[in-house]
Amino acid sequence: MPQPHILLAVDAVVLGYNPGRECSVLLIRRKYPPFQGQWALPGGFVEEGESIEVAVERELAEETGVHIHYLEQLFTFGNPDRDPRRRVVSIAYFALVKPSAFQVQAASDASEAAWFSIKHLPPLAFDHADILDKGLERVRNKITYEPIGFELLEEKFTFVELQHLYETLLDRKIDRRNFQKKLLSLGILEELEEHRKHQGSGRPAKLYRFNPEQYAREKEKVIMYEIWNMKDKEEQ
Amino acid sequence: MPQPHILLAVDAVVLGYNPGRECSVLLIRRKYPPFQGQWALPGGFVEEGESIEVAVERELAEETGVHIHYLEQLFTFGNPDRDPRRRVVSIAYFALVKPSAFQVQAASDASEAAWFSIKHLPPLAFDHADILDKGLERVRNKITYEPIGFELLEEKFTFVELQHLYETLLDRKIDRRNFQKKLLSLGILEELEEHRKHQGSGRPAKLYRFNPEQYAREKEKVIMYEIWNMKDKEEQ
DNA sequence: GCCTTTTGTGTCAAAATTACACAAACTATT
DNA sequence: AATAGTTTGTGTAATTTTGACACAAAAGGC
Repeated sequence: MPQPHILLAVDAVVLGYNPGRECSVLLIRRKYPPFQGQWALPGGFVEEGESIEVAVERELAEETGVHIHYLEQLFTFGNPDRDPRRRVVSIAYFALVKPSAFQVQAASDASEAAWFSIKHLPPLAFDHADILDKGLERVRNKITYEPIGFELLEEKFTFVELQHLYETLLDRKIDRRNFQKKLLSLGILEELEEHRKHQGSGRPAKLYRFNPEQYAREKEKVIMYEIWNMKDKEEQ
Repeated sequence: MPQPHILLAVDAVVLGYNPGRECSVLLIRRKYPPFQGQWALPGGFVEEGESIEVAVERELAEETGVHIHYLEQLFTFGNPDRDPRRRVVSIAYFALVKPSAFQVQAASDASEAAWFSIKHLPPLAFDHADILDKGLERVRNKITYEPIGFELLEEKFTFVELQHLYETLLDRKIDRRNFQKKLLSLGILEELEEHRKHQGSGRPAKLYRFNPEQYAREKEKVIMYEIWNMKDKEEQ
């Protein structure tokens, strides 16, 4: 007979980006023990009959009120003693939000919800630091081979914004010209007629938009291989 | 109050490769309802106090007796009605085994365990077809950027064997010379003095061995980026 | 108008990838 | 033992991709 007492929870690593600044993670302050008063990832228990994704969305709405633009299952954490009370297995997700989500209102379950720069994180409850690490690792990896960066920007953005996002996330400088060349060559960006004036002096920057349909088409055509990316070959 | 009645299970996509043939998946025939007599992925319920990885290993040992060489968490499937009896959330893993594992003895929970070519799969119980698809997708992706192929081969192997593994898994022809050049350039293979005579006529092939220590070293040095893999840049 | 700041863009060198062919080692056959 | 057939070992040139680098254009402040 299987376990009667394993509980199922979800937790979310919610990542946001404020153009010009660092990436941030959305945390909540715990209202109840254990770890009362400490910061933790938003999350909670899955309800009966509720699908897991719905559970994540519900908890995020309840605890933080942010509007999620991208949600992906991350990893399931099931160490028997990750919760001091009893056995809780947590399915972790990571979510990306647009800059407009930075106005957060705390709601029922959390006495507080706040954004923290990923460079200055407080101590976290449970094994949430591990979950967060895994989430950041995933984003950093994923952004190099799939266009999820756009989920962190407003619909229209400049190349400087996009590049800065990559630079902060990957923590390195990138050559402006090569970056632009590369991204344009992917054929998934739409060049708009509009420009955005820079705050202060400087030439106004063109605005671009990510085109999901073009991306879908390109994706079908080109299958990308990383290390072993040789073309098909018919031996003569 | 959280759910009292969600059960936690594990399932495993076990992949094997017999040099010269196609890749195979290890399935078991279900002894009890539901789906009695149908083929399914090996797996079972997590026991109390048991870590999830241990649960997978235990179930695989009990049901199939194969010796696992690589195990990685795949995805958690939690659709509320994936099990007709009651709510069961399953944490899926994928595992790789060496060719020597192809002698399988069925054990307690399964009336039968058998290998199936991934090209000729029987109908599967529950949502196991989805799980299997996800597992294959993961392997095909992963093999292009991490050296997990070696987990499917014996310790010593020839280049032809390695190449054939890639060709069947990725379902395309690869140029023999370029493949060899590329893999040697990674610096993770050890060239042995031994040769293996080909069955029938033909020049004997050199044997190689994967060197995990060299891989660990190379991995530290080179961080690979796929699409946006520009070098660091200091603007002048 | 002139200086400063920011964005837009092209070219050349280097590196990686791809296409491609012939020699060497063994077996089987005669 | 010579020959034909099979399989593995290996190099080079063409192409493509990446990386380094500099100057022109558009705006604001003075």
